[in-house]
Amino acid sequence: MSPRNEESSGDAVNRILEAATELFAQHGFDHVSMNTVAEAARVSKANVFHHFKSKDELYVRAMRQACEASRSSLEVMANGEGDAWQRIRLFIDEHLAHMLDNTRDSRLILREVVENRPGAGQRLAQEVFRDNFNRLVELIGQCQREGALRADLDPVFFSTLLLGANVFFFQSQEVLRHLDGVEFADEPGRYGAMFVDVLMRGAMGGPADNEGM
Amino acid sequence: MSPRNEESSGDAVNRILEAATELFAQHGFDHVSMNTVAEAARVSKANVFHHFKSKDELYVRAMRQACEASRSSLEVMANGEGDAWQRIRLFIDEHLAHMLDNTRDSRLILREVVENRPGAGQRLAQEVFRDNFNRLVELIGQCQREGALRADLDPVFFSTLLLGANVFFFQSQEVLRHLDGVEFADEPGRYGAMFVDVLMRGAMGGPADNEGM
DNA sequence: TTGCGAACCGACCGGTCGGTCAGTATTATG
DNA sequence: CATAATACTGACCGACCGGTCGGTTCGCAA
Repeated sequence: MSPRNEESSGDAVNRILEAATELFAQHGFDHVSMNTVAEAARVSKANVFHHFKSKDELYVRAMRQACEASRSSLEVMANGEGDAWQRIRLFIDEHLAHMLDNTRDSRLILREVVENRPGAGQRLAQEVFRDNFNRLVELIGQCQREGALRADLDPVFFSTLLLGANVFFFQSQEVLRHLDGVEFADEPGRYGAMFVDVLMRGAMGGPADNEGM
Repeated sequence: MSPRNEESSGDAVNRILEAATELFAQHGFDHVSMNTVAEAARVSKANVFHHFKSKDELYVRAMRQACEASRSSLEVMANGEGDAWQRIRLFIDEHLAHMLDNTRDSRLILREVVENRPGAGQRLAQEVFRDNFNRLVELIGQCQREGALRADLDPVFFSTLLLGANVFFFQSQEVLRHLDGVEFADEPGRYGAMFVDVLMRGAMGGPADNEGM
């Protein structure tokens, strides 16, 4: 059942998978026909169905690949030196850079989030986000124990906010470009620096002392 | 050319438009057939094409309607009393509440953002977001002039961050629900309070004094 | 050499899609 | 009433979709 020779047969499978990932990420599931995938992979459509029993299976495989690539790419992140504070900064910077460098996989995953098909949320949460999310939560917890961040802040919430700001920037770049006065739309570095700065300040120091509410 | 009587003809047109908006928001452009729209509007498919010359026109009209509803609904926001600080809080709270109350229109618009088809970003920016965005920028500027927010903060950037946190929460609710320790996924009020708190703290007070970088 | 399964292909199928058309019902106006 | 414009319909079209089928080629093992 498993392919005998990795050169010829595995080659086609990989070409199909690569083409499918690229096309799905670029145009979305519904705008990509199996014929298009076949042509892009320089293979007959029937052969695509020989290796993947349905369009859905092909899509799931492409998703899974993108997820794994995304996860393993981020795995080496923020294991460097420095205090927890600096490591958070680094983590966020690298996370945004990763999304912008791997627009293909990121778009594919993001599409799945917005599409909101039943069960997808849970699967994505478990297979893609959980690890990085938990690592960031842990980092933030360390920060709190070191006293760099206020203790009454929910690390889970703060982690959400940090990652959310990145995701939002990534997905809204095109809209941001056309809003008045947005000069950082094409400068992810500046954006990242600014938002980490604001969020970190907000997470620092003593108890709340803001007036009202 | 314009319809003579608003009761009979306008009725069908409105029914079509309503059905289309609902269906497009729920299932996305590609998963909604003109037949389905026609059935939902209790009208023949040919009649849909009589009033809307193509599926694209119907979609654009539905989008435009959703945009206008969204804009006008938020227009009355944050014109209340209180200092600029409180008005920002109110603005953000109402913005999130609005999205959660009008999931139909919000999803439709969000879909368009992620879909990323050429020209859509600019159109959305101008027709949907510009007004609210600029109003928030203005509010923040006021806050700065009142001394409640530090002056070296880019109001455009801060506005982006505030709205982005809302949008991210709205779109990621389903994923958040399945991440460990996320207890605020179904409590938008608590989420809003927390994130406004963090962001406001981060935007308060004097010049930057954080170590490193 | 033969046999066999996997890789591969062209042709095809049922079904759905967006869109059209010829014709009918309805309504306002002269 | 006649008439003209509009609202509306069922039947239909060509294109394309995901998926199948019969058959051919290829590589390896007996």
